[in-house]
Amino acid sequence: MRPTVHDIAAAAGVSLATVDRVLNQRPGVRHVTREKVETAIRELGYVRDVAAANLAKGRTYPLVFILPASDNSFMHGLNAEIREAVLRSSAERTNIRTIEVPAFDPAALVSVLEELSRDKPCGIALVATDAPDVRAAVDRLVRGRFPIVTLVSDLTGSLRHHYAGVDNIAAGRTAARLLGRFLGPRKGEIAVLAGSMLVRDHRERLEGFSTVMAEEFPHLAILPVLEGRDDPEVAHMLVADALSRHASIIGVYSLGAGNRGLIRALKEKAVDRVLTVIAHELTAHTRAALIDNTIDAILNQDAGHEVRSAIRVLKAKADGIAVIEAQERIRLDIFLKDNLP
Amino acid sequence: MRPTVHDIAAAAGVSLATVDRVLNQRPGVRHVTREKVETAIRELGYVRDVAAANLAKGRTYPLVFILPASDNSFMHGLNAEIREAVLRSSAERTNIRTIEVPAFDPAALVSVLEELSRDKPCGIALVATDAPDVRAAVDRLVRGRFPIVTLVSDLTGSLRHHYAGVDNIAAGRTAARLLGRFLGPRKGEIAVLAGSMLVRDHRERLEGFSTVMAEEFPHLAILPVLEGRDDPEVAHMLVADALSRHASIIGVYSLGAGNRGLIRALKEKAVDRVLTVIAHELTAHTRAALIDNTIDAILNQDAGHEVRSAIRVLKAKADGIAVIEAQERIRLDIFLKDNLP
DNA sequence: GATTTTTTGATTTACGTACATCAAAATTGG
DNA sequence: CCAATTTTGATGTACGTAAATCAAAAAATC
Repeated sequence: MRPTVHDIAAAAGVSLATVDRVLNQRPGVRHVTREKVETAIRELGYVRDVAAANLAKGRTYPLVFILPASDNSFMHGLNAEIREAVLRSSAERTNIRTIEVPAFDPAALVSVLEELSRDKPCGIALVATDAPDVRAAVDRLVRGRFPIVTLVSDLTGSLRHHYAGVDNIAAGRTAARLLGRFLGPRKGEIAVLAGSMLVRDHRERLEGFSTVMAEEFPHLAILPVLEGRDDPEVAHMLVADALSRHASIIGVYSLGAGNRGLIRALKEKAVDRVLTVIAHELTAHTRAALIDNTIDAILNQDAGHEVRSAIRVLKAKADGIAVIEAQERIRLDIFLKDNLP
Repeated sequence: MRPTVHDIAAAAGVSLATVDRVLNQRPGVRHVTREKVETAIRELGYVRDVAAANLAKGRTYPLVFILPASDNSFMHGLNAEIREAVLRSSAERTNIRTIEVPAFDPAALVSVLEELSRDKPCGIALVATDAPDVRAAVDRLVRGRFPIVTLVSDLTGSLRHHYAGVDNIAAGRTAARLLGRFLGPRKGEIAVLAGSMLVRDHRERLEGFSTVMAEEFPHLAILPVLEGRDDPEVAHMLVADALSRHASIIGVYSLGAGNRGLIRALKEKAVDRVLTVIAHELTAHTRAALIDNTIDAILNQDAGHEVRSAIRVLKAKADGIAVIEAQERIRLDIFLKDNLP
């Protein structure tokens, strides 16, 4: 049987009230007494029963999710997963609020973060826009003892407690190797479609991709990046144009959203050509394209896992308890048409 | 605020004791009264607070894990993950016991399952050996109201509540496509190294592999399967021999354990040849081989996820509550040297 | 040594549920 | 209609912790 506060009190030779004062860092305990209690806690291996404590406290976990107001499948999926989490709120004692901010707008994000500290959430998850102001705002909140995790896109160099997302450099590298291996010794050009080079995750994917391409597949030439703004229409136009102008394109890497446009362009312009295509994010559209061989592989991050992981980590940080690191690693899914879920 | 038993009592116009009798299916409640209470529960959307209930009951979850006594890296890893889970026992209210049975021995497994029902565990996880007797024993336990999940290797056609493992047919198919795509238009022979065709997961992987190979890469010929019994020594001998005798082997698929032997054989016999190799299970050995280009891709199932998932599912079944399906899907990890964890 | 201040103990209530007991009420059988 | 039986209510204790109150004891101050 695990020890209880009563056991601690008995072992330390103090009353229950004193143990409580030590455990909940209430004032009015002499230094020596506090030490006695802490020794007993250590020696008996006491750990607070979080379930019982939460019951007694009537504790809930007010959490805030801050998301960019982007109109693409991935963000819709992320939103849906958060709504799923809201449905589980009562069982998980969470109280989740979602705030949408204009995409790619550091100032807007900062002002939301500033206001946030007033209504005292016990945890904050945000899709970070990579800017110094945002970093500073996050650091201020961390110093103010708010647990913070970045979601999907990280804020390296900041004090955020955790990042619930994939390693985007590794994702880019993986895409490069898959594309290089699939193409074999053929020479040709590679088109890269991104959302925006202003977002960190896209920059990192490109970085990883370019590195491996240059190192290991120098016979493949990367064309200048097409910035589709995660918008299907723009993506369609850019890709269609590139395919018309470069007859030697043999591979495409789409590292952002807006794949609907890409797929349409491929079907219109590349019917007679053998293209190898790798895209990010599994959606209804990319899934269909994978099955009909328009796309050869999809790299994916599971939005559901990211949301659930963010919640688990925030709760744990709020309670000051440890997380299972391996469980919270967000994995890069690689889907071929054979292992679709 | 979520409703409590008090709210139910008030809404149904009965006493707390009666609500309790209904909730815990105790006798002594008239049919009409029971209906009234059940209506109130439905209308208020009451759900029992599992944490509070467990506290009151002093509930623990005695779980049993039944594993084959196989001496390979994967099983060692699985064991290690179970030990990790044991360390979390007090926080998770679990009480985990591990039983080892001789591998590939249905009779031994059955007799362990038979004895099990006596000490009343609230859940059982087993690495199933695929045999009719085992299926029958599992079905008996399920009928006896024991929650049961299969781990790593499934028992299709049985009544087990859940399978915590990967889709092995999909794994085999994925391996085939990766190999086929990596090899390109080259013609040649493919060596397949398995553990034993008596284990379901290996049979399924081979099935998936062969299907896709025949359908999509007919220019690649699969050699007769080498059965390495998951033993590094045997695997080494078989692979070395095959490489000596078949100069036209251009690809290898290792779908079982014992990869240490495979890797040694490759390094000895294939220095001058360009082989494409795909193996299962990420271990220290396969990881090193992936990094030094001896292996091109590793398919993996995360033993930690499997164990944690099995525990979550068993606890949920014991409490009669729902699981988050998407969370419990065990994914097939595909590792290239770029996305190693 | 008396007084103030700080520290500690004892005790109670609460969280939401489980479970047991005993009395009261309602229902059933004869 | 009475007795036997079933159903229901009222009440208390427990689980492990939080949080509050008030009294008692100890320490610090003068």
